[in-house]
Amino acid sequence: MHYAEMLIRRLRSDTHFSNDDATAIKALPLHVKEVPEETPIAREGDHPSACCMIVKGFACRSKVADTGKRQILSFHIPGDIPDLQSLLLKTMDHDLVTISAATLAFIDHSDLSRLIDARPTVARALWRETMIDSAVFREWIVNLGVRSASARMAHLLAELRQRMAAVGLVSDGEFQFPVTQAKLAEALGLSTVHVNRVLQDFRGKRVLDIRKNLVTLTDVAKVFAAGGFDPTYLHQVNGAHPG
Amino acid sequence: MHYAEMLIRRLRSDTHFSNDDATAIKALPLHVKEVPEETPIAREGDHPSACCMIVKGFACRSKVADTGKRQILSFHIPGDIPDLQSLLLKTMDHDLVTISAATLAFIDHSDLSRLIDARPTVARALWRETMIDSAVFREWIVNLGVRSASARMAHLLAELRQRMAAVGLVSDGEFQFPVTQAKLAEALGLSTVHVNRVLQDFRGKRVLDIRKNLVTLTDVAKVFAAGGFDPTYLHQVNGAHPG
DNA sequence: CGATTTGTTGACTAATATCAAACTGTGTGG
DNA sequence: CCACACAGTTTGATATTAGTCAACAAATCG
Repeated sequence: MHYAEMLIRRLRSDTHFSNDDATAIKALPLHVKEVPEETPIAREGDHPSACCMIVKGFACRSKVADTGKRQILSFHIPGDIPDLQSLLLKTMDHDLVTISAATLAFIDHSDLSRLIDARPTVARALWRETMIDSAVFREWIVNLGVRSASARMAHLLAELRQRMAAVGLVSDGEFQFPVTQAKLAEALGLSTVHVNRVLQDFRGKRVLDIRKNLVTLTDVAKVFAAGGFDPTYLHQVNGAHPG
Repeated sequence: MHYAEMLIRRLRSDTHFSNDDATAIKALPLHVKEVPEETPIAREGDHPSACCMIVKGFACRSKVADTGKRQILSFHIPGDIPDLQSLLLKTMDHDLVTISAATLAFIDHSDLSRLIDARPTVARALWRETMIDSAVFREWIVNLGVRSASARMAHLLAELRQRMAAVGLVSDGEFQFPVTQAKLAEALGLSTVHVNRVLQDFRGKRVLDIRKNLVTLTDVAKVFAAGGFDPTYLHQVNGAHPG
């Protein structure tokens, strides 16, 4: 199976590639690697020489403040290229770590560089990916800045569901997602105790449930409403994923 | 005076341009406009057809949650291109508004598009700008997620000082910045009352002071320490601005 | 099976929000 | 010059949210 197809499909969601563009992408040398849970892909201060696409599994980006507290900045799912920014910013300003066993397809910066210099359309599609990443960060700022604990939780899960759906990983309102309450707390700027209580509340109200790597949105409409979720910022062009 | 020089100087901080690159940038048609305070440059839902560089004055980006609360996402200072992302994401997912009288240099998307397709080096420098923007968003997530009210305030002002210094707008630890306590509250995810109290505390301890558009960092080291500020994420290459 | 991580609970505390009022400075028109 | 309006700041009292600590239960893993 050709992993480059996955990349092309992703970038094509908004952009039309010529045959030459597609050929150039398919010609990219990919280095596929299977890694276990909690594998650091890049650490703050590193100077990576490759980017990676997540083929299978999950990762998150995080940053440790001087107080020692860790803040999770984003979660990443199959199809994402979570460290594309390292192509332009030579020093990592945060960590990127897998949160499950994962299959990663690495692309050397040198190859990517050549590609984007030669093929403006591809460059633009990749740039656009990083801009959506940026839009998600903006929404997380809103999430942390103005929403209550329960709204934050609902919003985070609504976003995740929406992105998972776009790659066909949601069925029956359920999706695999390997996250502990401690990680949710680090993503939402809450204590684990409070996360636990918020979850219990949602569970009791039959809105959503998280049980051992499985997120169930019992009532998606209520989740969206509780989080004040408007998917516009994800800039998804197509609706649901075909099968 | 040629405003394109300002743009070139900014983009050159990290990138080496050929003469052709510089010439192409200088050939960009700029539409310079003077606008008053509180002028919307782009609103959520808009489809802008131009980007703007701030030549003089200040702006901020913000987003209103469904609860009606507004979150400020970033502040922008001279030299910034706060809506560069609109070149790639056609629909605005937030507002961009001036917070002072300002001089703006608009560049049509069509002209920018032509430039980046023709000149990969320039495209890369612009892309890099948007990636720094993204890095700043990440740091704001950390700020809101893990820091106390006073640390948030200190961090915000430290960042601002650092960016202002890079364009030569800081002298004696003081810089012009038109912000009310209400706006600070919206940026920091706090109430205005609490912002007021935090500011009084800093003022009392001779750490910093904000008085009618003038930010004074009485003790820069203490501000940096209080905010846990590490400027790495700004990815500034040169230190202070030459005079 | 023991060891370790993850989830749950209760009691208590700290940080910050909310509300309402008053105060300050600045500009405006009479 | 004064009276007034207005925006921004300051204050005090009270309410709420979420954090901390500590113990325990349940699940998971080697």
